[in-house]
Amino acid sequence: MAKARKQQEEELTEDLSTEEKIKEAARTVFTKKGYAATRTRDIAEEAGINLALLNYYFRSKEKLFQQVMSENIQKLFGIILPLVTDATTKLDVKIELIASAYIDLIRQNPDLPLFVLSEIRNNPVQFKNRVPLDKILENSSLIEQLKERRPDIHPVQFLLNVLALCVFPFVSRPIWLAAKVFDEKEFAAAMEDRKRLIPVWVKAMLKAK
Amino acid sequence: MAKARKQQEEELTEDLSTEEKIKEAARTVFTKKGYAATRTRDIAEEAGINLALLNYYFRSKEKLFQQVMSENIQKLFGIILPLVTDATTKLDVKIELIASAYIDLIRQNPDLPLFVLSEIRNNPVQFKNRVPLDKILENSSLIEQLKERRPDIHPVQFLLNVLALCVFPFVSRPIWLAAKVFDEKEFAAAMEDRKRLIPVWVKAMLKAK
DNA sequence: AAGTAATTTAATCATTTGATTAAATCCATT
DNA sequence: AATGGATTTAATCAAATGATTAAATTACTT
Repeated sequence: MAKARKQQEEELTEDLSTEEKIKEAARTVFTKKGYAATRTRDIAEEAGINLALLNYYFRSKEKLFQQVMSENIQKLFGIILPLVTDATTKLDVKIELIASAYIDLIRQNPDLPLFVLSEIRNNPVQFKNRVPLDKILENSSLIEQLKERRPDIHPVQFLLNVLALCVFPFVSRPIWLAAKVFDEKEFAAAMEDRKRLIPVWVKAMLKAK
Repeated sequence: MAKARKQQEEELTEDLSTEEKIKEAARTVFTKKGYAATRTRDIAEEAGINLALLNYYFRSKEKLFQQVMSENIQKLFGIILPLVTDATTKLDVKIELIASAYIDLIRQNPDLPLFVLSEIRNNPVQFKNRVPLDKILENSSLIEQLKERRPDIHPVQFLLNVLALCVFPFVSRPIWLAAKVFDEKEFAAAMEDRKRLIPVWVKAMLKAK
């Protein structure tokens, strides 16, 4: 499909269908196999296009990866940081919202956390530049509420706990499925249960002495 | 250093120093960068030997990887499965022992969990063949005790919780270090705190209604 | 329908990388 | 110190892979 704009000689506003198709294919393959194990030919095949077209649109594997990575980080952190900083919700409600939103998000993108964690480890500086986590957490509503509730324990310990309880089951999912401790359906049901259970558990942890 | 045995024409009992040196280098590089991103030349350099020597000892990158992977899985699961199946300890003690042993182990090998989880995802069948997790958990002491304590909740939910609280902080460590939420020393101290806190938290979770 | 720019492709290039080989070096035994 | 097997290396090969190019095709405008 040719572009429908000939007056715009400078433009970059592509007809999105092909470009998006490539990006989605790239997201699928990168997220499943990681950067190094992904061949651009795999992405092209997944997108149903030719290898050269991928470079025509994205210049290089690295540039394509950066775009996908950017959006993945945005997806994974964009959903939680607003909840963490929201000063209008009480602590217990925050935890319910975070658990529910996070489990829903990751259920739809089960490979996302392991991929993002791996790639952040490979390039922490890049992550730091994209997500100013220190600034966001500093004096965030959640951290303040945790300090107030349990001044004796570092507030990030509880943030770690909430994230751990939400994310770790998905990160370790291949283990439970391979070992047939759960099948796909049981796993999904267990994660659904956790949306209700995690807030109960975290409240109990906040009280525990 | 030449071998000190000339009568043994069939042998494989290498003088271990070089072979072990290569394997340790491989463990370091594989664990840090993953299989695909690791070049055999990197391993050779890390080991202070030539590339050909690596193939002389291990035949191929894949074979070397399998050995390292085997030992890594052994390390990560070998320490916890005996505790899970030990019928002589009470539930609360089990949790203390697991948390303490696991955090100690991972503190010494902080890249291990992310590496093993990634590679299990890449090849779940191989993992299944190496660790018969279903057989081990089935009627294991820990699972039985969890069923008895909380018949209303799937026992693996609590196993997930213990592992999540122990492992996830290390898996996400690059995030906290990059964002300067913790420096290395503070992170280590926080993990040390968790050896005491996790059993308290898990007991609270087991009571929570 | 012709012209034109956008899109797509097949073929090819250059580099990287896992692996091999033949020769050199080392070292215990004689 | 000469011998011979064990160990190590430099050089090279072959396949995989990211990227480029020039030509072919498509579809919109006139």
